[in-house]
Order: sequence, then structure tokens, then C-alpha cells
Amino acid sequence: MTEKDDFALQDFLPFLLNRAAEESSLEFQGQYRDRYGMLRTEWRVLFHLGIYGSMTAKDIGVRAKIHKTKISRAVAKLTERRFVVRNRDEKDRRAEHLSLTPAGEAAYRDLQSVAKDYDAKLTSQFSDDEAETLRRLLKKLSGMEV
Amino acid sequence: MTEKDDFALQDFLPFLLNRAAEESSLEFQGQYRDRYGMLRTEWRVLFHLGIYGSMTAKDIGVRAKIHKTKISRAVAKLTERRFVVRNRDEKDRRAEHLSLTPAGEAAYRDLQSVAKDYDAKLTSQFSDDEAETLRRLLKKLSGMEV
DNA sequence: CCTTGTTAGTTACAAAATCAACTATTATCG
DNA sequence: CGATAATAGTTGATTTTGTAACTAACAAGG
Repeated sequence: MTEKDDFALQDFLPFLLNRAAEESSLEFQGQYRDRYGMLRTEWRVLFHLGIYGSMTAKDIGVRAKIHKTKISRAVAKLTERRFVVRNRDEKDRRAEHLSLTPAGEAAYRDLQSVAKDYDAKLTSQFSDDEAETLRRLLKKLSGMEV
Repeated sequence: MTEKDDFALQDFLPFLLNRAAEESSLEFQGQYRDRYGMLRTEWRVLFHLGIYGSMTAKDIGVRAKIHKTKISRAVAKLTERRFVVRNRDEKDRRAEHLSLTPAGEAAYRDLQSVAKDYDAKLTSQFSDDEAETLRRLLKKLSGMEV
């Protein structure tokens, strides 16, 4: 396992991002999986609706960069479990406005507090300044608030 | 799509990490997929062997946080394609030392230069200082160089 | 209106990831 | 020593994902 190269591919951003993302997601997954039998995409949809109140599948996909078939399936599961309701847009009958049911809201609030704690745990190893910088740079990478 | 909540789950680190990781990986995937028909895990294994010269499957898994079955299958594919050779450790006959063949080295060098360009493109939106900070914080998150 | 193109969302089928159970080998400890 | 546990890696069955093709609704130009 000897170093062999110059260009620091150890510093390759997609690799560093993937590793950190995978690790934190796996750790957090225990929470929503054990409590609600949710998958990662389902939790992500729930949390978008929890934050923004009402969005279409398309909106969620754009904002979270999740592919539409994944969202379609997640919404189907969440609807089946009565966490989400669909409301067809009367002006454009292709689109559906999604929102949380009371049960969905409850699940969201519950998981939100768990997420808060987990986030705090993750960022506890950083200074406030570092944590803020990390978030800012990640958003910039995703083309948010450029 | 109105804001409804206080706790900035939009700033939830696992979400920001996932989004950025997914986006950059998808973009970069075109390279190794079109050129060599590789999957993400195969490319990741190749790149570890390219950097470190020789590692066991276990080593790679620990360093990159990839599950062992994924690695096992990626190594099988890479071996089949004559990019990787296995050498059983004579002291501990459970372990195999993996390394690149000349063909594997060539593929690595080729993809390395593509990766270099892509990384440069990604980081071009940051100052040198920001890019360095981002890498440092991501490594810290993954428990590297604490 | 009516053809052609686009968009929101779904579905079928193929590909890949996950999980649990497995082999083979080495480590531990009475 | 010998039994039990632990580790490296593989495999099969199941679950999830990705790809492409699809439906249904709207848009724009002639």
C-alpha cells in the first residue's frame, strides 16, 4: 500500500463527497428505517414536503436532484401509507400537488428532531464557522444560491 | 411551496452531501462508463489500486467505505477484464493482495487525467482556499486525518 | 382545430445493490 | 490441543434502482 502517484486523486472531490455522503446516510438511515420502514428517497420526499408544505414531484426532483422514477415510487409508497396526499392541479391536470397528511406531519416532526440531533452530532467536530462554510460550499457545488 | 418550518432541514448535512455527491458522480460517470464500460464501484476500486499500488479488498472497503459484497463483485469484473490481478497472501491465506495489470494501469492513467480535469472544473467556482477547506472538512467528516 | 413537440408522471424490464448465509482460514483461550 | 469465535471474501435470493418506452395533458405554429 505504497503511495505511487502525484495528482492527488485521494483529494478527488466526487470521491470525498461520496464517501462522506454514504457514511452519514447509512448512519442516519437506521432512524427512519427502524421507526417507519422508510427508504432513503421516501424520507427525502417526506422532508421536502415537511419543509415546503406542498410541492409537485417535479419540484422535489429539481430541488433534491432525485430522478423522477425514484420520486414516483417513493410518493406511491408514502401515499399508500397515508403519509402523503395527492391533489391534481386543476389548471394543469398533468401535475399533482403533494402534501403531508396529519400522520405524515407527525412522522416528519418526529424525524426532524432526530435529524436535528444527528446534524448537531456531525457538526460538533467543527467550529461554527467551519460548519457554516461546509454548508455554503456544498450548496454552491449544487448550484444553489450561487 | 411556502416555507413552513424553522429548523433548517435544508441545511441538513446528509442531504447536502448526498445531493452534491450524486450530482458530481453522475456527471463523472459518463467518462468511465463510455470509455471502459465500468460501474461506479469498479472505477473506485481501480482508482484505489492506481493510487496505492496494492491493497486487499478489505483495505479498499475501509478506506472508501464501500460494502464488501460490492467490492467482491467489482474485483471479479476487473479481474475478468484483465485490469486487476489477485495475489494470495501466503502468511494469511484468507486475504488477497490486489494490483493493476499494465492494462489496468493504462486505464487508470487515462481516467486519472479525465478526473483531474473534472476536479478542476468542479473547484473552479471556489477560491483555492475554499477548495482546500472543503476537502479538509470532508476528510474530517469521514474520520480521516483527524 | 390539427399536427408536432413538450412536460408530468408511471410502468415494464433489465441491471445493480442489499442482506443473509456460506466457505475457508486464522485467532483466542480454556 | 481443541473448541469457539472472528475475519476475508463469495454467493444466492430479494429488493431497489436505472433505462426506456409509455400515457395523458398541455403548448405552439400553421
